[in-house]
Amino acid sequence: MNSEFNIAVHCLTLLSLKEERMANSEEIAKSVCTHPARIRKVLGLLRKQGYVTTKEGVGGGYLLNPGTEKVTLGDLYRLLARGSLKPSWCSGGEELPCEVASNIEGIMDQIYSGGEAALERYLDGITLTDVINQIEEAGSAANPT
Amino acid sequence: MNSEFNIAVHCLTLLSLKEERMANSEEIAKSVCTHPARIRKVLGLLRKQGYVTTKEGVGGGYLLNPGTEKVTLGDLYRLLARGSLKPSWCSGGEELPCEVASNIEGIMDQIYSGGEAALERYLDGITLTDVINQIEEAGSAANPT
DNA sequence: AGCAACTGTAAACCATATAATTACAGTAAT
DNA sequence: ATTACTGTAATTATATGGTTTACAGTTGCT
Repeated sequence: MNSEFNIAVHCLTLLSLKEERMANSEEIAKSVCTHPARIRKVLGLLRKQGYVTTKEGVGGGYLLNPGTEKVTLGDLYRLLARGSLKPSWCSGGEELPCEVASNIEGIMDQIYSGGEAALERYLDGITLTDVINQIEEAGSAANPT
Repeated sequence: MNSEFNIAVHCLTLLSLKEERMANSEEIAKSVCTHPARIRKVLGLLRKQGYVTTKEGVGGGYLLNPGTEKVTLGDLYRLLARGSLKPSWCSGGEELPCEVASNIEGIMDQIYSGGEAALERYLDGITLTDVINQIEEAGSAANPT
């Protein structure tokens, strides 16, 4: 699947773990390990969903909105990676003189949709809070008090 | 995901619907709408699993083995497209001095594995027979008796 | 007002992944 | 032997995805 889903989870987790709940695209890009422009693109979409607020200008950046921790990975999947199961190339073709060739596409489409539904149900069971908790656990295991 | 999974479903369905349960790579390639060499590659893998028998030489081709209709799409997924959920690019990195960056990869890995398990469970519920039946229904709807 | 530090967005560029094609050795029927 | 197949690897073409550049728009600061 699409890696923007991965980036979104990363960014939101990162913001949540900062005391200020805020960072700019350059700082986030360093953690995600990509270019700031890419972060701005993904966070632009998250802003449209109300998950973050952006502040332009000096001292600006991205601020995590309250309640965003309740968002599920399913929500993020649907926003950023929906449809990723179906390959860009598929077999057959409507116009071919073969019962299988002309009908397989519709049938496979249904199967991909069903698979996607199963995947979404699974991702709906995971919240950002869950991911954040796991990061904290992993961190405290590395530096036990 | 990988389109070889799609090709495998197509080929096996096609063979099953032929009276002789047999066809050569050129014929199959026309229906799938790809190059014969690609069909040979995929069917070579299916042969190793015992789903088809190949016959080389004149008059040769691929013969569907008895019982292959019981195979599930999950079986074919595992054989041809396992691991397709995780994107080739992922965020973060072990070495980065950031709690999120250094731990996210392992956590996302688990999530992708879980998603894949959910997907497999869904695909395990669909047999080749189901697909074959749907093709036949679609065909008879187009040409009612 | 003017500068500096940000975001928003699109375009150009580059790397990687995927499919098509070519090529040829091996095998079997006639 | 010849012909019609498969097996498989190498090559080429194309599509996708990520990086980078560029620049306009916004805001805080002096």
